[in-house]
Amino acid sequence: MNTFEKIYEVVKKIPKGKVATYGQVASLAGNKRWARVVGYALHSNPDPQNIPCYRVVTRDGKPSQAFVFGGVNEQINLLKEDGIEIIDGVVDMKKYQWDTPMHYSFFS
DNA sequence: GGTCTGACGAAAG
DNA sequence: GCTTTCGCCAGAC
Repeated sequence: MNTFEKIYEVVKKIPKGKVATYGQVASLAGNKRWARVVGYALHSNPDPQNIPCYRVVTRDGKPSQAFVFGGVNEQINLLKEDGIEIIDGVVDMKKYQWDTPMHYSFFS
């Protein structure tokens, strides 16, 4: 399993109603330093239907600037559909961040 | 086929 | 506490 596939597996496992940060996904995928790669992996996004990239946000709980794939509102709307509250385009990470232990890895 | 660059993030200065 | 640097991988040039 290559790096991208690991990342995709993690992203696909983000539960509904939760969001995860790039760094968190990277960490879960095996190495937190992959944050950048996570972003690029999502950029490739070979399987948008199974890869909810809108649930992946920066550590601030905001979608990245370059995220706009039709308007940031679209992502916000999708997140709200999951029951996630968006305040001024920012997710309340305390409430909605995927509560997975940072040390845990799907691919130990 | 080597180099540059990009949806990030954390540590160092 | 803000700015800079480095780490990581894949695709474009």
